[in-house]
Amino acid sequence: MSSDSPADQPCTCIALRRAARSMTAIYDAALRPAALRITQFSILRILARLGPLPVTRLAEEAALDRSTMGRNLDPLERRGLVRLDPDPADRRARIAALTEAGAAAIAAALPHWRAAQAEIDARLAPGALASLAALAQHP
Amino acid sequence: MSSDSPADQPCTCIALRRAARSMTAIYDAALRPAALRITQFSILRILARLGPLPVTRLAEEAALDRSTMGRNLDPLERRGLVRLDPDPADRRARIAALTEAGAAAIAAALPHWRAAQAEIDARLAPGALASLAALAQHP
DNA sequence: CCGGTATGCGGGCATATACCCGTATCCATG
DNA sequence: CATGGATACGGGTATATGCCCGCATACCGG
Repeated sequence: MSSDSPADQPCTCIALRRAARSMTAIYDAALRPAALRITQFSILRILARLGPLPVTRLAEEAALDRSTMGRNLDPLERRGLVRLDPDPADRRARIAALTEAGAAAIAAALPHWRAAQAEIDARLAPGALASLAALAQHP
Repeated sequence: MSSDSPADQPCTCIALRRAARSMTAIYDAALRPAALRITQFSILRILARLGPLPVTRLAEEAALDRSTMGRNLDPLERRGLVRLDPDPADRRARIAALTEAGAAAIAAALPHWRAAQAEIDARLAPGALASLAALAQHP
C-alpha cells in the first residue's frame, strides 16, 4: 500500500494541533511553580483585565464554547481562585469574579509566564502568529 | 482594576491554542460527510502510510502520549476501522492495523480533507507553519 | 537459569473541548 | 398582562490530552 499516495502530504491542522500541544506543555511546565495551567491562567487574566463577567461573556472573550468555559471554571472555583455569584439583574446568569486568591495566583504566575513568553516569542517567526490569528477570525 | 498592567499582553500559547481549535473545527466540519474527525483521520493516515504498528510506535509517530493514542484508538476499533491484534513476537504489545473499512474511510474522507487543506493553505502565510513545527521539535 | 531492570499497556484521575437538550428566566409584543 | 421567542445555564455524552501507577512480559548479566 501507499508508497507515495497523495494522502502522504502533511496535514496543516495536525501540524498546528501538534504545535499547540507542544506549546501547551512548555507553558504548563513554566507555570507549574504557580500551580496553574496556561488555560487556567488565561481565564484568570481575562477576569483581571475585564472585571467580573457572566459565563457566556467570558466564553466569548476566550473564544470557547460556553459549556467548556463553565467546566473550566470548576477547578478554579474549587480552589477559590474564582467566585461564581448569581447576577442580581438576571437570575439566569452567574457572574465569574476573581477572588483575592485568584489575583495572588496571577501575580505568582506572571514572572513564569513572562519567561515562557519571552523564550517562545524569540524563537518564533514574527508573522507566524498573526497569520494564524487572522485565520481564526474567519472560520 | 488593571487599566494597563503588563498582564494585558497577548499570550502566544493561548493564541496558538485558539487557532488550533478554530482549525480543528474547520477540518472536522469538512470531514463530517465521511464521519471522521481530523484526529481520527490522521491516525488512519499514519497506519495507511506505515502499515501496522504497535501502539507505542503509533503514538511516537503522532507525537502523542501513549495512553492518549490508546484511547484515541478506541472509537476507531469500535467502528471497525482499525484492528488491534496481539503481537506474536511480543506478548505485551498490541499491533494497530487498518481494516478494509478503515482504508475505505480514508478514501471517502480524502477529497474533503484535500478541500479543507487547499482552502487553509491558501490563506496561510508560507513560513508560519514551519516556524511552529520547528518549535515543536525542541520543547 | 535467575534475578534485576527495562518496556508495552491498561486503568485511574484530572483537565480541555464541543454538541445537544432541557429548564429557568427574560423580554417584546399583542 | 399573557404569551411566544430568545437567552443563560446545567447536565449528558463523546472525544482529546497527559500524568502516574501497577501488571505482565521481555531482555540482559552473571
